[in-house]
Amino acid sequence: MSRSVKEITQTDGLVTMYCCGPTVYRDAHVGNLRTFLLADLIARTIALTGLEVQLIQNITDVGHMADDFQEDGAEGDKMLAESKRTNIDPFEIARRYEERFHQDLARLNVIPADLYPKASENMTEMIAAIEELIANKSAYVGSDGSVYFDAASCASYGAISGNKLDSLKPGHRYEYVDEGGKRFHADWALWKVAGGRTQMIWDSPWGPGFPGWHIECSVMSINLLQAHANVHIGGIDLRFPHHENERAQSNALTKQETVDTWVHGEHLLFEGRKMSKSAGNVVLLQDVIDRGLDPLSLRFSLLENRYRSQMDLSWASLEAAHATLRRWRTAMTEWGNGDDVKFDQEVIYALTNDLDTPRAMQRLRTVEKDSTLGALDKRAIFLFADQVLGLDLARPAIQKALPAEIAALLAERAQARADKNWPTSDLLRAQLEEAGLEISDGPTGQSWSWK
RNA sequence: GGUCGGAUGGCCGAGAGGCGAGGCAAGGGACUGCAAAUCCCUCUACACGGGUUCAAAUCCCGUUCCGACCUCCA
Repeated sequence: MSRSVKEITQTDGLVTMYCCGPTVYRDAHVGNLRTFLLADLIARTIALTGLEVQLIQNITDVGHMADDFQEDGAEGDKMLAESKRTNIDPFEIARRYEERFHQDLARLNVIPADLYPKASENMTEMIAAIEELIANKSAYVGSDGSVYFDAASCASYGAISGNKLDSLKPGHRYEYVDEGGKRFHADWALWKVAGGRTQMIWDSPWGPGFPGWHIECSVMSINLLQAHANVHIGGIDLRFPHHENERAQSNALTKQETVDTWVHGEHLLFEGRKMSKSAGNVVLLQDVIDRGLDPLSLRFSLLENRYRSQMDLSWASLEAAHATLRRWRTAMTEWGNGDDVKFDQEVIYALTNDLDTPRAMQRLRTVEKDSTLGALDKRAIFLFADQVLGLDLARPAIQKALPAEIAALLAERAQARADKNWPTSDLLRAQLEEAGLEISDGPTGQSWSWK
Protein backbone atom coordinates (compact mmCIF):
# COMPACT_ATOMS: atom_id res chain seq x y z
CA MET A 1 0.00 0.00 0.00
CA SER A 2 1.57 3.23 -1.10
CA ARG A 3 0.41 6.49 -2.53
CA SER A 4 2.65 6.37 -5.54
CA VAL A 5 2.32 5.41 -9.17
CA LYS A 6 2.63 1.71 -9.75
CA GLU A 7 1.99 -0.87 -12.41
CA ILE A 8 -1.50 -2.25 -12.76
CA THR A 9 -1.62 -5.91 -11.81
CA GLN A 10 -3.25 -8.68 -13.80
CA THR A 11 -4.09 -12.34 -13.52
CA ASP A 12 -3.62 -14.49 -16.61
CA GLY A 13 -4.17 -11.53 -18.90
CA LEU A 14 -7.32 -10.37 -17.12
CA VAL A 15 -7.62 -7.12 -15.21
CA THR A 16 -10.62 -6.85 -12.90
CA MET A 17 -11.92 -3.39 -12.11
CA TYR A 18 -14.59 -1.93 -9.87
CA CYS A 19 -15.79 1.65 -10.03
CA CYS A 20 -18.00 3.24 -7.41
CA GLY A 21 -21.09 4.30 -9.29
CA PRO A 22 -23.76 6.94 -8.82
CA THR A 23 -26.36 7.33 -6.14
CA VAL A 24 -29.37 7.68 -8.38
CA TYR A 25 -31.42 10.37 -6.69
CA ARG A 26 -30.48 13.12 -9.13
CA ASP A 27 -28.69 13.64 -12.44
CA ALA A 28 -24.96 13.10 -12.54
CA HIS A 29 -23.19 16.41 -13.17
CA VAL A 30 -20.07 16.84 -15.27
CA GLY A 31 -17.89 16.34 -12.19
CA ASN A 32 -19.41 12.95 -11.49
CA LEU A 33 -18.94 12.11 -15.12
CA ARG A 34 -15.23 12.88 -14.86
CA THR A 35 -14.83 9.97 -12.47
CA PHE A 36 -16.88 7.62 -14.61
CA LEU A 37 -14.82 8.66 -17.60
CA LEU A 38 -11.68 7.80 -15.63
CA ALA A 39 -12.84 4.19 -15.35
CA ASP A 40 -13.49 4.13 -19.09
CA LEU A 41 -10.06 5.54 -19.91
CA ILE A 42 -8.29 3.04 -17.69
CA ALA A 43 -10.31 0.17 -19.13
CA ARG A 44 -9.67 1.27 -22.70
CA THR A 45 -5.95 1.76 -22.09
CA ILE A 46 -5.61 -1.66 -20.54
CA ALA A 47 -7.51 -3.20 -23.43
CA LEU A 48 -5.24 -1.41 -25.90
CA THR A 49 -2.21 -3.07 -24.31
CA GLY A 50 -3.77 -6.41 -25.14
CA LEU A 51 -5.20 -7.40 -21.78
CA GLU A 52 -8.78 -8.35 -21.09
CA VAL A 53 -10.81 -6.11 -18.78
CA GLN A 54 -13.75 -6.91 -16.58
CA LEU A 55 -15.42 -3.79 -15.19
CA ILE A 56 -18.17 -3.63 -12.57
CA GLN A 57 -19.89 -0.40 -11.63
CA ASN A 58 -22.52 -0.36 -8.94
CA ILE A 59 -25.74 1.62 -8.85
CA THR A 60 -26.55 2.90 -5.38
CA ASP A 61 -30.31 2.87 -5.21
CA VAL A 62 -30.51 2.54 -1.46
CA GLY A 63 -30.07 5.70 0.54
CA HIS A 64 -27.17 5.50 2.87
CA MET A 65 -27.06 8.84 4.55
CA ALA A 66 -29.76 8.59 7.15
CA ASP A 67 -28.77 10.69 10.12
CA ASP A 68 -25.19 9.47 10.08
CA PHE A 69 -24.24 13.00 10.87
CA GLN A 70 -25.98 16.27 11.33
CA GLU A 71 -25.31 19.43 9.45
CA ASP A 72 -27.58 22.39 9.81
CA GLY A 73 -30.92 21.25 8.63
CA ALA A 74 -29.91 17.59 8.75
CA GLU A 75 -30.89 16.22 5.40
CA GLY A 76 -31.98 12.67 5.79
CA ASP A 77 -31.58 9.92 3.32
CA LYS A 78 -31.18 11.46 -0.12
CA MET A 79 -33.37 8.97 -1.93
CA LEU A 80 -36.17 9.38 0.59
CA ALA A 81 -35.83 13.15 0.70
CA GLU A 82 -36.20 13.33 -3.08
CA SER A 83 -39.11 10.93 -2.87
CA LYS A 84 -40.84 13.08 -0.31
CA ARG A 85 -40.17 16.24 -2.29
CA THR A 86 -41.54 14.88 -5.54
CA ASN A 87 -44.10 12.51 -4.06
CA ILE A 88 -42.77 9.70 -6.23
CA ASP A 89 -41.90 6.20 -5.06
CA PRO A 90 -38.18 6.11 -4.19
CA PHE A 91 -37.51 3.09 -6.36
CA GLU A 92 -39.13 4.81 -9.29
CA ILE A 93 -36.85 7.82 -8.79
CA ALA A 94 -33.90 5.46 -8.74
CA ARG A 95 -34.95 3.79 -11.97
CA ARG A 96 -35.50 7.11 -13.69
CA TYR A 97 -32.08 8.51 -12.79
CA GLU A 98 -30.39 5.23 -13.50
CA GLU A 99 -31.70 5.41 -17.04
CA ARG A 100 -30.42 8.96 -17.41
CA PHE A 101 -27.05 7.94 -16.01
CA HIS A 102 -26.72 5.32 -18.76
CA GLN A 103 -27.78 7.86 -21.35
CA ASP A 104 -25.10 10.31 -20.19
CA LEU A 105 -22.44 7.62 -20.33
CA ALA A 106 -23.47 6.71 -23.86
CA ARG A 107 -23.32 10.34 -24.95
CA LEU A 108 -19.82 10.56 -23.51
CA ASN A 109 -18.78 7.47 -25.44
CA VAL A 110 -18.11 5.53 -22.25
CA ILE A 111 -18.00 1.83 -23.01
CA PRO A 112 -20.59 0.17 -20.74
CA ALA A 113 -19.33 -1.83 -17.78
CA ASP A 114 -19.83 -5.59 -17.85
CA LEU A 115 -22.35 -5.33 -15.04
CA TYR A 116 -24.21 -2.61 -13.19
CA PRO A 117 -25.30 -4.34 -9.98
CA LYS A 118 -27.82 -2.57 -7.77
CA ALA A 119 -27.59 -2.34 -4.03
CA SER A 120 -31.28 -3.13 -3.67
CA GLU A 121 -30.82 -6.43 -5.50
CA ASN A 122 -27.94 -7.57 -3.28
CA MET A 123 -29.63 -7.30 0.08
CA THR A 124 -29.37 -11.01 0.92
CA GLU A 125 -25.67 -10.99 0.13
CA MET A 126 -25.07 -7.88 2.23
CA ILE A 127 -26.88 -9.38 5.20
CA ALA A 128 -24.85 -12.58 4.84
CA ALA A 129 -21.64 -10.55 4.75
CA ILE A 130 -22.59 -8.63 7.88
CA GLU A 131 -23.33 -11.93 9.67
CA GLU A 132 -19.92 -13.16 8.64
CA LEU A 133 -18.25 -9.99 9.92
CA ILE A 134 -19.98 -10.41 13.27
CA ALA A 135 -18.85 -14.05 13.41
CA ASN A 136 -15.32 -12.84 12.56
CA LYS A 137 -15.37 -10.44 15.50
CA SER A 138 -14.89 -7.57 13.05
CA ALA A 139 -18.34 -6.25 13.80
CA TYR A 140 -20.75 -6.06 16.70
CA VAL A 141 -24.33 -5.19 17.47
CA GLY A 142 -24.37 -1.80 19.15
CA SER A 143 -26.41 -0.73 22.10
CA ASP A 144 -28.97 0.81 19.75
CA GLY A 145 -29.50 -2.46 17.86
CA SER A 146 -27.61 -1.38 14.74
CA VAL A 147 -24.56 -3.32 13.58
CA TYR A 148 -21.18 -1.55 13.56
CA PHE A 149 -17.80 -2.40 12.13
CA ASP A 150 -15.02 -2.36 14.69
CA ALA A 151 -12.44 -0.08 13.08
CA ALA A 152 -9.70 -1.17 15.47
CA SER A 153 -10.06 -4.77 14.25
CA CYS A 154 -8.37 -3.70 11.03
CA ALA A 155 -4.70 -3.39 11.94
CA SER A 156 -3.77 -1.47 8.81
CA TYR A 157 -6.74 0.91 8.94
CA GLY A 158 -5.67 4.19 7.34
CA ALA A 159 -3.46 2.69 4.65
CA ILE A 160 -5.33 4.35 1.80
CA SER A 161 -6.06 7.76 3.25
CA GLY A 162 -3.14 8.21 5.60
CA ASN A 163 -5.55 8.85 8.44
CA LYS A 164 -4.38 7.29 11.66
CA LEU A 165 -7.11 5.85 13.80
CA ASP A 166 -6.04 7.71 16.92
CA SER A 167 -5.79 11.02 15.08
CA LEU A 168 -9.32 10.65 13.81
CA LYS A 169 -10.70 12.61 16.66
CA PRO A 170 -14.27 13.61 16.16
CA GLY A 171 -15.29 17.18 15.63
CA HIS A 172 -12.55 18.82 13.59
CA ARG A 173 -14.94 19.76 10.92
CA TYR A 174 -18.44 19.18 12.15
CA GLU A 175 -20.13 19.29 15.46
CA TYR A 176 -19.75 15.77 16.67
CA VAL A 177 -23.03 14.08 17.38
CA ASP A 178 -22.71 11.04 19.56
CA GLU A 179 -24.69 8.25 18.04
CA GLY A 180 -24.62 6.32 21.24
CA GLY A 181 -24.83 2.90 19.67
CA LYS A 182 -21.21 2.43 18.74
CA ARG A 183 -18.27 1.72 20.98
CA PHE A 184 -15.68 3.87 19.27
CA HIS A 185 -16.11 7.08 17.31
CA ALA A 186 -14.34 5.72 14.22
CA ASP A 187 -16.61 2.68 13.94
CA TRP A 188 -19.29 2.81 11.28
CA ALA A 189 -22.66 1.31 10.63
CA LEU A 190 -23.07 -1.87 8.59
CA TRP A 191 -26.76 -2.21 9.28
CA LYS A 192 -29.00 0.49 10.66
CA VAL A 193 -32.23 -0.29 12.44
CA ALA A 194 -35.26 1.20 10.77
CA GLY A 195 -36.25 3.49 13.60
CA GLY A 196 -39.19 5.51 12.38
CA ARG A 197 -38.51 4.72 8.77
CA THR A 198 -41.13 2.88 6.74
CA GLN A 199 -39.78 2.99 3.19
CA MET A 200 -36.72 1.29 1.72
CA ILE A 201 -36.24 -1.04 4.65
CA TRP A 202 -35.53 -4.75 4.62
CA ASP A 203 -35.87 -7.59 7.13
CA SER A 204 -32.70 -8.82 8.73
CA PRO A 205 -31.52 -10.86 11.73
CA TRP A 206 -31.22 -7.49 13.51
CA GLY A 207 -34.73 -6.47 12.65
CA PRO A 208 -36.03 -4.28 9.84
CA GLY A 209 -33.55 -1.73 8.66
CA PHE A 210 -31.18 -0.83 5.86
CA PRO A 211 -27.51 -1.32 5.04
CA GLY A 212 -24.79 1.20 5.86
CA TRP A 213 -23.06 3.23 3.23
CA HIS A 214 -19.91 1.20 2.66
CA ILE A 215 -20.98 -2.41 2.74
CA GLU A 216 -22.61 -2.53 -0.70
CA CYS A 217 -19.38 -1.93 -2.59
CA SER A 218 -17.50 -4.52 -0.54
CA VAL A 219 -20.16 -7.15 -1.12
CA MET A 220 -20.75 -6.55 -4.80
CA SER A 221 -17.09 -6.34 -5.68
CA ILE A 222 -16.22 -9.48 -3.74
CA ASN A 223 -19.11 -11.50 -5.13
CA LEU A 224 -18.82 -10.39 -8.71
CA LEU A 225 -15.04 -10.32 -9.01
CA GLN A 226 -14.09 -13.51 -7.20
CA ALA A 227 -12.89 -11.78 -4.04
CA HIS A 228 -10.15 -9.81 -5.72
CA ALA A 229 -9.99 -6.64 -7.81
CA ASN A 230 -6.89 -5.41 -9.59
CA VAL A 231 -8.16 -1.84 -9.71
CA HIS A 232 -10.77 0.05 -7.73
CA ILE A 233 -11.78 3.50 -8.89
CA GLY A 234 -13.64 6.40 -7.33
CA GLY A 235 -13.60 10.11 -6.73
CA ILE A 236 -11.05 11.64 -4.38
CA ASP A 237 -13.71 12.31 -1.78
CA LEU A 238 -14.34 8.58 -1.51
CA ARG A 239 -10.78 7.94 -0.41
CA PHE A 240 -11.86 8.60 3.13
CA PRO A 241 -13.98 7.28 4.66
CA HIS A 242 -15.69 5.21 1.97
CA HIS A 243 -12.73 3.35 0.51
CA GLU A 244 -10.91 3.09 3.80
CA ASN A 245 -13.94 1.45 5.38
CA GLU A 246 -14.63 -0.64 2.33
CA ARG A 247 -11.09 -1.96 2.41
CA ALA A 248 -11.38 -2.87 6.09
CA GLN A 249 -14.63 -4.74 5.44
CA SER A 250 -13.48 -6.47 2.27
CA ASN A 251 -10.19 -7.60 3.75
CA ALA A 252 -11.98 -8.94 6.82
CA LEU A 253 -14.27 -10.91 4.53
CA THR A 254 -11.71 -12.25 2.06
CA LYS A 255 -8.79 -12.58 4.48
CA GLN A 256 -6.52 -11.01 1.90
CA GLU A 257 -5.70 -7.66 0.35
CA THR A 258 -8.81 -7.47 -1.79
CA VAL A 259 -7.81 -4.57 -4.01
CA ASP A 260 -4.36 -4.14 -5.56
CA THR A 261 -4.60 -0.55 -6.72
CA TRP A 262 -6.95 2.18 -5.58
CA VAL A 263 -7.28 4.98 -8.11
CA HIS A 264 -8.84 8.29 -7.17
CA GLY A 265 -9.89 10.96 -9.63
CA GLU A 266 -9.57 14.54 -8.54
CA HIS A 267 -12.47 16.89 -8.44
CA LEU A 268 -13.66 19.11 -11.21
CA LEU A 269 -14.37 22.75 -10.52
CA PHE A 270 -16.56 24.86 -12.73
CA GLU A 271 -15.37 28.41 -13.41
CA GLY A 272 -13.19 28.36 -10.33
CA ARG A 273 -15.63 26.93 -7.83
CA LYS A 274 -16.67 23.56 -6.59
CA MET A 275 -19.93 22.57 -8.18
CA SER A 276 -22.73 22.74 -5.70
CA LYS A 277 -26.39 23.52 -5.61
CA SER A 278 -25.80 26.47 -3.30
CA ALA A 279 -23.21 28.02 -5.62
CA GLY A 280 -25.65 27.48 -8.49
CA ASN A 281 -22.94 26.19 -10.79
CA VAL A 282 -23.95 22.58 -11.25
CA VAL A 283 -23.51 21.73 -14.91
CA LEU A 284 -25.08 18.68 -16.50
CA LEU A 285 -24.13 17.07 -19.78
CA GLN A 286 -27.53 18.19 -21.03
CA ASP A 287 -26.54 21.82 -20.38
CA VAL A 288 -23.50 21.32 -22.61
CA ILE A 289 -25.71 19.90 -25.34
CA ASP A 290 -28.25 22.71 -24.91
CA ARG A 291 -25.49 25.20 -25.70
CA GLY A 292 -25.09 23.59 -29.08
CA LEU A 293 -21.87 21.84 -28.12
CA ASP A 294 -21.04 18.27 -28.96
CA PRO A 295 -21.25 16.20 -25.74
CA LEU A 296 -17.85 14.83 -26.67
CA SER A 297 -16.39 18.32 -26.20
CA LEU A 298 -16.78 17.56 -22.50
CA ARG A 299 -14.83 14.37 -22.98
CA PHE A 300 -12.26 16.33 -24.95
CA SER A 301 -11.91 18.98 -22.23
CA LEU A 302 -11.56 16.38 -19.52
CA LEU A 303 -8.86 14.59 -21.52
CA GLU A 304 -6.81 17.76 -21.59
CA ASN A 305 -6.17 17.50 -17.86
CA ARG A 306 -4.49 14.83 -15.85
CA TYR A 307 -7.04 12.79 -13.87
CA ARG A 308 -5.32 13.38 -10.57
CA SER A 309 -5.06 17.12 -10.78
CA GLN A 310 -7.90 19.34 -9.84
CA MET A 311 -9.33 20.80 -12.95
CA ASP A 312 -11.24 23.97 -13.67
CA LEU A 313 -13.77 23.59 -16.44
CA SER A 314 -15.34 26.59 -18.14
CA TRP A 315 -17.58 27.35 -21.07
CA ALA A 316 -14.55 28.82 -22.84
CA SER A 317 -12.66 25.52 -22.58
CA LEU A 318 -15.72 23.54 -23.74
CA GLU A 319 -16.14 25.82 -26.72
CA ALA A 320 -12.46 25.51 -27.59
CA ALA A 321 -12.79 21.74 -27.35
CA HIS A 322 -15.83 21.77 -29.59
CA ALA A 323 -13.95 23.78 -32.24
CA THR A 324 -10.89 21.53 -32.19
CA LEU A 325 -13.08 18.43 -32.36
CA ARG A 326 -14.71 19.79 -35.50
CA ARG A 327 -11.36 20.68 -37.01
CA TRP A 328 -9.98 17.21 -36.35
CA ARG A 329 -13.02 15.48 -37.82
CA THR A 330 -12.83 17.64 -40.91
CA ALA A 331 -9.11 16.90 -41.22
CA MET A 332 -9.80 13.18 -40.82
CA THR A 333 -12.15 13.12 -43.82
CA GLU A 334 -9.65 15.12 -45.83
CA TRP A 335 -6.88 12.71 -44.94
CA GLY A 336 -8.77 9.76 -46.37
CA ASN A 337 -11.04 6.97 -45.29
CA GLY A 338 -10.80 3.46 -44.01
CA ASP A 339 -10.19 1.95 -40.61
CA ASP A 340 -6.46 1.39 -40.72
CA VAL A 341 -4.84 1.91 -37.35
CA LYS A 342 -1.17 2.78 -36.94
CA PHE A 343 0.48 1.93 -33.66
CA ASP A 344 2.02 5.05 -32.19
CA GLN A 345 4.71 4.70 -29.58
CA GLU A 346 4.25 8.18 -28.16
CA VAL A 347 0.51 7.80 -27.70
CA ILE A 348 0.90 4.46 -25.96
CA TYR A 349 3.73 5.81 -23.82
CA ALA A 350 1.62 8.76 -22.68
CA LEU A 351 -1.42 6.65 -21.87
CA THR A 352 0.44 3.92 -20.03
CA ASN A 353 2.41 6.50 -18.08
CA ASP A 354 -0.20 7.07 -15.38
CA LEU A 355 -2.82 7.92 -17.97
CA ASP A 356 -1.21 11.05 -19.34
CA THR A 357 -4.07 11.98 -21.63
CA PRO A 358 -2.95 15.62 -22.05
CA ARG A 359 0.27 14.34 -23.56
CA ALA A 360 -1.62 12.00 -25.87
CA MET A 361 -3.73 14.95 -27.03
CA GLN A 362 -0.56 16.97 -27.52
CA ARG A 363 0.82 14.18 -29.66
CA LEU A 364 -2.21 14.39 -31.93
CA ARG A 365 -1.76 18.13 -32.37
CA THR A 366 1.85 17.46 -33.34
CA VAL A 367 0.85 14.73 -35.77
CA GLU A 368 -1.75 17.03 -37.28
CA LYS A 369 0.93 19.60 -38.13
CA ASP A 370 3.75 17.22 -39.03
CA SER A 371 4.52 17.75 -42.71
CA THR A 372 6.74 14.65 -42.87
CA LEU A 373 3.75 12.37 -42.24
CA GLY A 374 1.44 11.28 -45.01
CA ALA A 375 -2.29 11.94 -44.79
CA LEU A 376 -3.19 8.28 -44.38
CA ASP A 377 -0.62 7.85 -41.63
CA LYS A 378 -2.06 10.83 -39.80
CA ARG A 379 -5.51 9.36 -40.05
CA ALA A 380 -4.29 5.97 -38.87
CA ILE A 381 -2.50 7.46 -35.84
CA PHE A 382 -5.59 9.47 -34.92
CA LEU A 383 -7.67 6.30 -35.17
CA PHE A 384 -5.18 4.45 -33.00
CA ALA A 385 -5.38 7.09 -30.27
CA ASP A 386 -9.14 7.33 -30.59
CA GLN A 387 -9.47 3.76 -29.36
CA VAL A 388 -8.76 5.19 -25.93
CA LEU A 389 -9.63 8.86 -26.35
CA GLY A 390 -13.07 7.91 -27.64
CA LEU A 391 -13.74 11.17 -29.44
CA ASP A 392 -15.38 9.70 -32.53
CA LEU A 393 -12.71 11.28 -34.66
CA ALA A 394 -13.73 9.26 -37.69
CA ARG A 395 -17.25 10.64 -37.55
CA PRO A 396 -17.75 12.75 -40.66
CA ALA A 397 -18.26 16.42 -39.95
CA ILE A 398 -21.38 16.38 -42.13
CA GLN A 399 -23.90 13.89 -40.87
CA LYS A 400 -27.37 15.25 -41.69
CA ALA A 401 -29.19 15.39 -45.00
CA LEU A 402 -30.03 18.85 -46.27
CA PRO A 403 -33.73 19.71 -45.87
CA ALA A 404 -35.43 20.98 -49.03
CA GLU A 405 -36.19 24.44 -47.65
CA ILE A 406 -32.55 24.92 -46.66
CA ALA A 407 -31.44 23.83 -50.11
CA ALA A 408 -33.82 26.39 -51.56
CA LEU A 409 -32.29 29.14 -49.41
CA LEU A 410 -28.84 28.11 -50.58
CA ALA A 411 -29.91 28.32 -54.19
CA GLU A 412 -31.51 31.70 -53.57
CA ARG A 413 -28.32 32.97 -52.02
CA ALA A 414 -26.20 31.67 -54.88
CA GLN A 415 -28.43 33.67 -57.23
CA ALA A 416 -28.24 36.80 -55.05
CA ARG A 417 -24.47 36.54 -55.11
CA ALA A 418 -24.45 36.10 -58.87
CA ASP A 419 -26.55 39.28 -59.04
CA LYS A 420 -24.17 40.98 -56.63
CA ASN A 421 -27.18 41.61 -54.43
CA TRP A 422 -25.13 41.75 -51.23
CA PRO A 423 -27.84 42.83 -48.77
CA THR A 424 -30.01 39.83 -49.75
CA SER A 425 -27.00 37.53 -49.76
CA ASP A 426 -26.05 38.62 -46.23
CA LEU A 427 -29.60 38.24 -45.00
CA LEU A 428 -29.82 34.72 -46.41
CA ARG A 429 -26.46 33.84 -44.89
CA ALA A 430 -27.75 34.92 -41.49
CA GLN A 431 -30.81 32.70 -41.94
CA LEU A 432 -28.74 29.72 -43.01
CA GLU A 433 -26.39 30.17 -40.06
CA GLU A 434 -29.41 30.33 -37.80
CA ALA A 435 -30.46 26.98 -39.25
CA GLY A 436 -27.11 25.47 -38.24
CA LEU A 437 -25.13 25.80 -41.45
CA GLU A 438 -21.80 27.42 -41.93
CA ILE A 439 -21.41 29.31 -45.16
CA SER A 440 -18.13 30.08 -46.83
CA ASP A 441 -17.55 31.97 -50.02
CA GLY A 442 -14.45 31.12 -51.97
CA PRO A 443 -13.05 31.37 -55.50
CA THR A 444 -15.27 28.49 -56.63
CA GLY A 445 -18.40 30.07 -55.20
CA GLN A 446 -20.47 29.36 -52.15
CA SER A 447 -19.98 26.23 -50.02
CA TRP A 448 -21.49 25.07 -46.76
CA SER A 449 -21.17 22.62 -43.92
CA TRP A 450 -23.05 21.80 -40.73
CA LYS A 451 -21.85 23.70 -37.68
C1' G B 1 -5.02 21.42 14.83
C1' G B 2 -3.45 16.86 11.47
C1' U B 3 -2.27 14.98 6.48
C1' C B 4 -1.43 15.93 1.34
C1' G B 5 -1.09 18.94 -3.00
C1' G B 6 -0.33 23.53 -5.57
C1' A B 7 1.46 28.90 -7.26
C1' U B 8 4.06 29.13 -14.87
C1' G B 9 2.22 34.79 -19.78
C1' G B 10 -4.49 38.44 -20.51
C1' C B 11 -6.76 33.23 -19.46
C1' C B 12 -6.27 27.63 -19.29
C1' G B 13 -2.43 24.56 -18.79
C1' A B 14 2.33 20.80 -19.78
C1' G B 15 7.37 20.52 -18.43
C1' A B 16 10.93 18.66 -13.17
C1' G B 17 18.72 21.06 -13.75
C1' G B 18 21.02 23.52 -19.89
C1' C B 19 17.00 23.86 -26.21
C1' G B 20 10.69 29.30 -24.15
C1' A B 21 4.91 22.39 -24.96
C1' G B 22 0.32 23.40 -26.56
C1' G B 23 -4.48 25.62 -26.49
C1' C B 24 -7.79 29.95 -25.89
C1' A B 25 -7.91 35.21 -26.24
C1' A B 26 -5.46 39.45 -28.63
C1' G B 27 -2.81 41.92 -32.87
C1' G B 28 -1.17 41.49 -38.11
C1' G B 29 -1.59 38.92 -42.89
C1' A B 30 -3.81 35.41 -46.74
C1' C B 31 -8.73 34.03 -48.51
C1' U B 32 -13.83 36.77 -49.19
C1' G B 33 -18.12 41.50 -52.33
C1' C B 34 -17.97 41.92 -46.84
C1' A B 35 -17.80 38.18 -43.31
C1' A B 36 -17.46 33.41 -40.87
C1' A B 37 -14.49 29.19 -40.87
C1' U B 38 -9.57 27.90 -42.12
C1' C B 39 -4.35 28.77 -42.83
C1' C B 40 0.27 31.74 -41.90
C1' C B 41 2.82 35.19 -38.65
C1' U B 42 3.51 37.97 -33.89
C1' C B 43 3.44 38.67 -28.58
C1' U B 44 4.37 37.06 -23.52
C1' A B 45 6.01 33.20 -18.08
C1' C B 46 7.79 30.45 -14.25
C1' A B 47 4.69 33.68 -6.23
C1' C B 48 8.65 36.05 -2.94
C1' G B 49 13.64 35.92 -0.25
C1' G B 50 18.01 33.27 0.33
C1' G B 51 21.19 28.98 -0.98
C1' U B 52 23.53 24.74 -4.03
C1' U B 53 25.51 24.58 -9.17
C1' C B 54 29.49 26.27 -14.73
C1' A B 55 23.98 26.39 -15.32
C1' A B 56 17.62 26.63 -11.40
C1' A B 57 10.75 27.45 -13.53
C1' U B 58 12.98 22.61 -12.11
C1' C B 59 17.07 20.81 -6.32
C1' C B 60 17.58 22.73 -0.86
C1' C B 61 16.01 26.23 3.21
C1' G B 62 12.65 30.00 4.57
C1' U B 63 8.27 33.26 3.57
C1' U B 64 3.50 34.43 1.61
C1' C B 65 -0.83 32.93 -0.66
C1' C B 66 -4.34 29.11 -2.56
C1' G B 67 -6.69 24.36 -2.51
C1' A B 68 -8.02 19.21 -1.06
C1' C B 69 -9.11 15.49 2.68
C1' C B 70 -9.78 14.84 8.12
C1' U B 71 -17.20 10.48 9.30
C1' C B 72 -22.62 14.10 3.10
C1' C B 73 -20.05 14.19 -1.78
C1' A B 74 -17.49 11.86 -8.09
